Parts: sequence; C-alpha cells; structure tokens
Amino acid sequence: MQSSENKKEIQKRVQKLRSEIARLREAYHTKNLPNVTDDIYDSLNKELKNILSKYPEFDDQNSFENRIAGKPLDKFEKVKHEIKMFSIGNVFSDEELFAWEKRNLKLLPGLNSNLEYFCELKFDGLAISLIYENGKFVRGVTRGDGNIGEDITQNLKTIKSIPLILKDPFPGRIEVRGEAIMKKEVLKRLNEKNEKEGKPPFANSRNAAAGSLRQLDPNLTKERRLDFFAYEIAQIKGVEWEKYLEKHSKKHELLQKLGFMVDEHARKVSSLKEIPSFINKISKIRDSLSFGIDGVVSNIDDTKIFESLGIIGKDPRGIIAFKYPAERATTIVKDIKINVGRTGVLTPLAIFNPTSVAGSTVSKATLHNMDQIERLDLRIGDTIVIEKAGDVIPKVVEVLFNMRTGKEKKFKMVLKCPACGAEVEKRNIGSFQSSSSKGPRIPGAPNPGQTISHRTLETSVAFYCANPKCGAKNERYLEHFVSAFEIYELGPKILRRFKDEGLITDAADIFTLTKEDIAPLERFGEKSAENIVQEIKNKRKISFSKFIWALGILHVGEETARDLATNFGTLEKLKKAKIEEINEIDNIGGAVSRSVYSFFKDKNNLNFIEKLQKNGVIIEKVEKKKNGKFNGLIFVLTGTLSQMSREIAKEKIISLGGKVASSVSKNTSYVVAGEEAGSKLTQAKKLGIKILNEKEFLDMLQ
DNA sequence: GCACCTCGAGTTCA
DNA sequence: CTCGAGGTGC
Repeated sequence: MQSSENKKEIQKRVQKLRSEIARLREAYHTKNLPNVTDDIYDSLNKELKNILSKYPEFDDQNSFENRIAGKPLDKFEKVKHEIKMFSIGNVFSDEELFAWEKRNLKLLPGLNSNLEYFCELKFDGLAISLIYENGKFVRGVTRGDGNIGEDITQNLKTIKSIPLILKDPFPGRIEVRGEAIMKKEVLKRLNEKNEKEGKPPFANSRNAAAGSLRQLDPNLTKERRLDFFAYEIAQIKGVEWEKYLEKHSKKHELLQKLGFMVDEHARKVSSLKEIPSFINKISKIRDSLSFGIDGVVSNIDDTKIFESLGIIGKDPRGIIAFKYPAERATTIVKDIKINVGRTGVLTPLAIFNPTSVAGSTVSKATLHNMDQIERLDLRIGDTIVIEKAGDVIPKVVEVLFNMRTGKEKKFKMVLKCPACGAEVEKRNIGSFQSSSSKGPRIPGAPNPGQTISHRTLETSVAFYCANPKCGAKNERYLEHFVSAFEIYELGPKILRRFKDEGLITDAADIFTLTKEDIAPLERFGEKSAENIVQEIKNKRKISFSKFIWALGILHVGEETARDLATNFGTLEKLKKAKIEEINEIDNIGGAVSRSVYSFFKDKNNLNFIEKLQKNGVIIEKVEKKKNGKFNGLIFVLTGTLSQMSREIAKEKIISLGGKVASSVSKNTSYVVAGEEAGSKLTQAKKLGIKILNEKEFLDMLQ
C-alpha cells in the first residue's frame, strides 16, 4: 500500500534528480569535467532509472534520462541520407592551401572583396548526421559512403553531448552534422581495461569511436563514453532562421544555442593569409587537447559563395582540410599477388607481414600497376615504408634500399589470368584497335620526340585478362550491378554462392530468384530468403542514369551515366544514338563515345538489356524539371563569361532542364558567346544558330 | 601540345 | 584514398 504522502516524496526526488542531471549536463556542455563528475552523473541516472522502473507514472518520454532505448539489435538498418554527406578535400602545405583559394577565385569572377573563412579543428572520429523533429532527437545515421549510412540512433542516445531535447525546441525539423569522438583519457582507460581482459587495444580514437558505435547493444556503447562535436547544419525546416544559415560561423552559434558542444578553438578569419598561423597555433596545442585531431578545416564563411562554388566529385569546393602528415611504419614484402577487376584489369597487391599503422593492423596494400612497382623499384623481400592515406587505405611510400640483402626477387607480371588462365594482354586504350596504333613500345627505350602523354594514347599502363567469360570478372560485375541497383542484401559472398549453386548465370537472373530457390541453401532460412527476395523486388525500379551505370560500360561511371541520361532521356534513344550524337555531349570525347556506341551495337549487350526488362526491371522516366524553362533546349558555351565560370553556367542550365553540348550542330538551340569567342561562334553563324551574349543569357536565367 | 581538372576503377580493415 | 586516363581550354 502506497500512501499519497509517500508518492509525493518520490515525485519530489524524481524532480530533484532530473534537475541535478540537467545541471551536470549543462556544465558538461560548457567545459570538460573530471571523471569523478561522470561517475556522479551515472549514479544519479541509475537511481532515477530505478525509481522510474517502479513508478512508471513519473516517466517522461521527453526527459533526458531516456538515454537507453531498447534492446540489442540484430543489425543496423541502412538509411539513405536526405542530403548527401560530402567529404572534404585535403592539402598538406601552405602552398596547396593558397592554390586552393586561387582555383576558387577563378570560379568567382564577380567577387570583389576578400573571402572570409571559418577555421575549426578536424576531429579524429566518425562523421554523423542527426535529425531532430520538434526539438526531439529522432534519428542518427553514420556517414557511410555519403549516400547511405547506418541507423545508430540507439547508440547515439547514450552520448551525453548529444542533446535528446534541443534547448530551443522549435516546431520543425533540423539536421545537424558533427563528429562522434572518444576523448584521449577515455581511450586510455578503455585500452587499459581491454588489456586486462586480454583484448586487443584500439590504436586510435577514431577506431575506438567507430567500434563503440558499431556495438549492437547500446549498453555497451554507453560504457564507452563517447562525445559529439557539432559543426554543420545540413537543413532546417519549419522556422525562420535564415540569418543563422547565411554564414558558417552563424551556424556554429546556433548549434551552441541549441545545446550542442562545438569546437571552442574555432574562429573566423578575415582572409586566407591568416589561416597558416591558425594552423601553427593549433599544431602547438595539439598534444594537450583532450581529444584527437588530424588537421584543421577551413570553410568559406559565406554560405551563398560556398554553395555557388558547387561540388567536385565528393568534395565541396568551398571547404578544405589541412591535414597533418600520417603515421608511418616499416614492414617486409612477402609476396606480390594479382587481383582481377571488373574490367579485367590485373592489379598487383603487396602482401606483407601484418603491421600496426595508425590504429589497425595491415597486411596488404595495392600497388596499382606495374609502372608503380618499377617507380618504387619494389622487389619481393624488400623492406618498405607504409602509411595509411587518409588514415584508411594502406599505401607503400618507399623502399628502404639500404635494407637490401641481395636476396630480393623482382616481380614479373603473370602471363595467364590467375582466375581463369586466359592470356594476359596490354590493351590499347578504349579496348578498340585504333588505326594510329604504332605497334608495341619497347620498355625502357622511349622514342625520341615522343612525349609521355602521347605514349598513354597508345597503350594503357594496365595489364588485362581479355577473356569475357572470366569468372572473376563476372563476379566483380555482379557486385557492381547490385551496388548500382542498391540491392544491399546481396553482398559479394552471397552473389558468389548463388553463382556457384547455379541459381544465377548473369545479373538479370537476380530478378527471377524465388524464396524456394534460396531457402534450401545451407545457412539460409525462410526469413533471410524472404528478405532477399523482397529487397530485390523493391529495387527493380531504377532511374535511367543508374541503369546506364549498372550496365558497366567501359569509361561510363556515375557521372557520365548521368550526362547520357539527361541528354538522351530514354533507353530507346540512347540505343539508337549515332556516335556523333554521343560525342557532341559536353565532357564526352572520342574514347567514351566509341565505347558507348559499340556497347549498344553488341548483340549480347542488347539481349542482356532485354532480359533485364523481361525479368521486371523498370527504368524510371528522366524527371523533367518542374520549372524547367530550358526543357528541350541545347546550349553551347563559348568564350569567357565575366559573371560566372563555365562550369557553374552549365550547372545552371541543367538545373533549369536544359542540356549543354560541346560543339555546335544543327540541333543547337543557343550559343552563349562570352569574351573572345572563337570557332564555335563562327560555326554558329554559319548554321544560323541563335547567338546570345552574356547579358542576354543572364536575363534568361532570371 | 601542355597543363589542368574530373572521372573511373580498384582498394583496406573491423 | 590513389593513380591513370579522358576531356577541354589556352
């Protein structure tokens, strides 16, 4: 029996606990607290949890103690980012830093003042995206490959510096990005503990943070005591906060206001010239920081300018990381092996004694090609220096020649494909016999007067397996295909298994797999078979550009596939395209157009496409831009524009639904002529194509 | 013909 | 991430 008196007491205690926890949390946001405080914090939370388990009526879904939500998971859900998570380009010296700005200024001819930058530390951790709805933390996802990450919401809830409720819980939605890290002190304690338990230690904080967040049981993550620094707002909906979004520095201000921990060393500088001294200052205090960093990040502070510069590949032009040199180690090369790629490229791999570098144990590294091996003068048995590029991919830096014993063996490229035994060849570029081919080149004897770039026009550096039926090549193709279709359930191992079991002979067979095909296989059950079949069914629909990419046409990657899709619109038109029409597209030249053209001339390829469609693949129509006032129009740009770069003009035209071609033909709608326009202008006049000067063009954009 | 910028393709470990 | 190679502007 519970008296109402007693209940009141308990309610009071709950309130007291909550306010004390909130106070500690507040203090935590503003400064680093000693570990003792962590323990007090935890014991308060524990008491509160105990009371709430007995008296659920005092529970409050929004309260901060709800740090642990639920049971261990089976696996993490893959989630597509609403806004792609980009990476950041690197520089390693002041010269490169200045070159970076110079490149940007070239793209901003209209700019008439100095660029301001916001500089901050580059945390050594894991990039994370957090979504808040109506002030409440609803989802957290890892960066993954930038497009797709893993939902680790449960684990992120255990991080104290991630607010579950924002300090200003506005009615709307916000996506915050930042870095999950493990402080040095915490890492030290964790490693001491690991050592006692006979587990291998984490060699750096990034690995520790990554490993901790990948725990399926959130209680384990909680023990790891991670932290989170916020540094970016990817989107805000439902509240008028434009002024915070105008500058990167303002975003930081808002993040702090909302209760996030932000980098307190970060500061705005009035010009690029100030950045080197900032980097210097940080280098000096690097070791004394309570967390690991691997460099300094500089953003163009003005969001408009930042965005107008756009993105190259995966890196926005307006942001750059100054990185500290990577850790190095030495090891001995035991062997050189050969990998077979999707296109048949044979890639040599150095196999060496397992060596610990920058946090993980590495036992192999790609050597890219034979030329690289010769450049390094690498032999089997050599002692080499390795590092991890970007702290991830192992790289052979150099050979220590003074360690040679004379027993080292030179490596010779294999004569037969290690996977299928077919002849190995050094293929002509583009895989087509060109009439200008001048026969084999004699190694080590450069033709007089022949330049390096000329040489590469004749034969590629790589060696190839030319067998179209090579098993290894086909496996790599299947992997490429499912990744283009985003069928995540089918990894390399499963694909191989299906192939070995005779369930599939080509990629099109994937779409006719049934539950009954898969379930009887060892280590597959009803449930997993059903998941796979369902996933495949869900992914049958694909955008035209992804479809083109999935075909694996030589020289056609994601970007070129997109260009082809926007220019031709439908598969029928692409199939029928003349080689000249393909070649006309901006950024597509001879090698690519030949490759695309002959792909669609090949009966086998056409049959494969037909089989895909018969088996249920649906190609989505290329979306016509709603406000596409340039729909159906083809532009050709020539000369120099004063207000914007060509690249950016091109992006504008495409965003309005138009196309950009590289040369003038009768299909051209407009030629935009800037200063010093040349032959394209003459051609346009000859064909009677409408010519726009820069002003007329800018007016059309309005 | 050269210099530059992008893109494609292959890649490591936990 | 890295290197090679394609494409384009000067």
